[in-house]
Amino acid sequence: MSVRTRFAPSPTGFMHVGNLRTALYAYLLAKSQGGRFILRIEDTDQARFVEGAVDVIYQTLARAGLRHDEGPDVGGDYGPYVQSERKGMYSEYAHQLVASGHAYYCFCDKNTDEPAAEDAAPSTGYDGRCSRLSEEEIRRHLEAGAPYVIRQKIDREGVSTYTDLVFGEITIENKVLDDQILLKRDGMPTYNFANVIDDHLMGITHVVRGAEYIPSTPKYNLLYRAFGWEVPQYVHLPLIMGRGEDGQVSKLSKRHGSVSFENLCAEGYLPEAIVNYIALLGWSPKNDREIFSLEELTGIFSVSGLNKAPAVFDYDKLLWMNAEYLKAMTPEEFAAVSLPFAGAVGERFRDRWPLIAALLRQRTGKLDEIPEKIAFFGELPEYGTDFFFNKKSKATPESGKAVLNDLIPVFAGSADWSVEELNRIMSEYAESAGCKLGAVMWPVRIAVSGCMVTPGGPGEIMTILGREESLRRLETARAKLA
RNA sequence: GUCCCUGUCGUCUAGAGGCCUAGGACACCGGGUUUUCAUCCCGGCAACACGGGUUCGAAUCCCGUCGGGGAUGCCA
Repeated sequence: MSVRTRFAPSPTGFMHVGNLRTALYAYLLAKSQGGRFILRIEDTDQARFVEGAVDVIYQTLARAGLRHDEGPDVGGDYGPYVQSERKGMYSEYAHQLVASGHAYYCFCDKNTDEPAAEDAAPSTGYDGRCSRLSEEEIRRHLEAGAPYVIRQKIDREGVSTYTDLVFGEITIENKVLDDQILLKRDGMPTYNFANVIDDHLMGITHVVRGAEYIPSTPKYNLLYRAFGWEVPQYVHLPLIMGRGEDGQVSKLSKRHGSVSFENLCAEGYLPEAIVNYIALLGWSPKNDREIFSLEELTGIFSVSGLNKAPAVFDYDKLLWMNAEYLKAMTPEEFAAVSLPFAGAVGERFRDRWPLIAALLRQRTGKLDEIPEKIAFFGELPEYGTDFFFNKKSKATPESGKAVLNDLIPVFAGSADWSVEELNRIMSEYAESAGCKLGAVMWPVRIAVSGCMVTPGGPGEIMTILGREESLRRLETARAKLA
C-alpha cells in the first residue's frame, strides 16, 4: 500500500517552526516512498478561529516548498479537507459508538470535574459518573433537551501497548486513561476524535506528529478498534525546545517569542535555509553533510535517522546556515533577494544595487542586517578625527591629512572613476610615498564612509557613491583634519 | 501528585559490544591571508549524567539513582 501522510494544523494565524518541522517530516516520509502528502485543516475550536489563518498555512507550505497532493485548495478524493465542513460525520460516528457501547452521553456541567482547589491533588480525569446513568435517566435528559457531550468509555483494567516507529514499544497503564470527550457540547468533535475519524477516512498510513501525543495514543487505538478499523503506523517526533529568558528550556512555543516561519523570513532567513536547518533538528542523515536541498532530503530521508530526545533550537546555527545559503547564491540571485531588505538606501541606489549587493553577499548572516551596513551610503555619519587612527595600517590623523591633501587633486583630475582606476591611484600613491597601502586606504575609507568597518573598500565605495559625492566627503574630511 | 518518554562536547549530532586515547558542525579561543570588517585557510578548548551489573571487552545491553522534557483541557 502506498504511503499517505498528512499535516493537520490548526489555523491559529501563524506557523510555528515546530509545526513546520512536523509538516516537513510528514512530507519527507511520504515523498521518500513515492507516497502522497495531504493537508487537512483542523478548525474544530471555534473560539480560536483567526481570520486569514488558513492562507498563512498555504503560504508557509508553498514558501517552504512542501507541496501537498490533496487539501482544501487543491482538492482530492477524500474531501472535504476542512474539519468544520465535516461536522456532521463526526456526530454520526460518535453516536455509532454510543450505540455500540464504546461511548456515552455526559450531561455534567462543564465544571463538575474540575478540582475543587488549585493546590489540591491534580484530578485523575473525569470520574465517569454519567456512564452509570440508567437508560431512563438518559432518555429523560435527552427529551428535556439537556446539553451533552459524548465521552469515550474506557475500561481501565490492564495495560495498552503499541509500537511507534521512532520510540519503539510503548506501554501505558489503562488506569491513567480517562473517558475523554469525543463530541463537544457545540457538536464539534475534539481533536482526539476528529483525528481518528479523518485519518481513517483519508487513508492515512503513517501518523506523523509531536511526541506530546505519545501518552494519549492508546485512547486513539481504542477508538480505531471500536470501529473495527486498522490502526495506522505512528511516527512520533521529538519535541523542539526553546530556551526562555530564564534560561530554562521548554517546549518551543509562542512563549519563547517569534519563532514562527513568517517571523524568521521577515528577519531575513531564507526559507530554504530554515527548512534545511529544521530538518537537521532531531534527524540525522548519519554522515557529516549538513547542507541539503528539499529534493536531496527527499532522496535520503529515513525514519531511522530520527532522534528520540528533544532538541534545542539554536539561532546561531541557523544564522550560520543562512549565511552559507546566501554565499552560495549567484550575485544576481543575492541582489534580487536582498533589495527588499535594503530600505530607503536601497531604493535610492537601486540602479547601483548590484554593486552594493556584491559587497554584502559574503558578509551577511541574515538579510535584516543590511540597512545598518549600508546606512552610510545614504548619509555620511558623524565621526571624530580619532577615527583616522588605525594601528594595523599605521594610520594617524596626521598621516591621513597628508594622504587626503595629496590624493584629492588626483581623484578630482581622474577621468576614469572605476574601481580599478581608483584603486590603481591609491596603490601608485602608496608606492611613491613608500608607505603601506593600508595607510592610504584607511583615511580614504573613513572620509568617504565615516565608518571604521564597511562592506567593501574605499574604491568600491567611491564608485557607488559617484564622483561628486565622494569628492564632497573627502573635502569634508580634509576640513575636519585641518 | 500520577503516568509516559528521554539522557554523548554549551548547542545540533555520528556512534547500533572491540574500528573510540569518542568523529563532524555551530558557538567560543588562538594563528595566517587580506585595504577595514568579514570571507577563506590552519590550530585549540570541550562530552559518553552517576552507581551497580552482564561480558575477555560497554558510550553501546540490563537495573537503579539523578537530571531533562512531555501528558494529565468541552486546545490542538
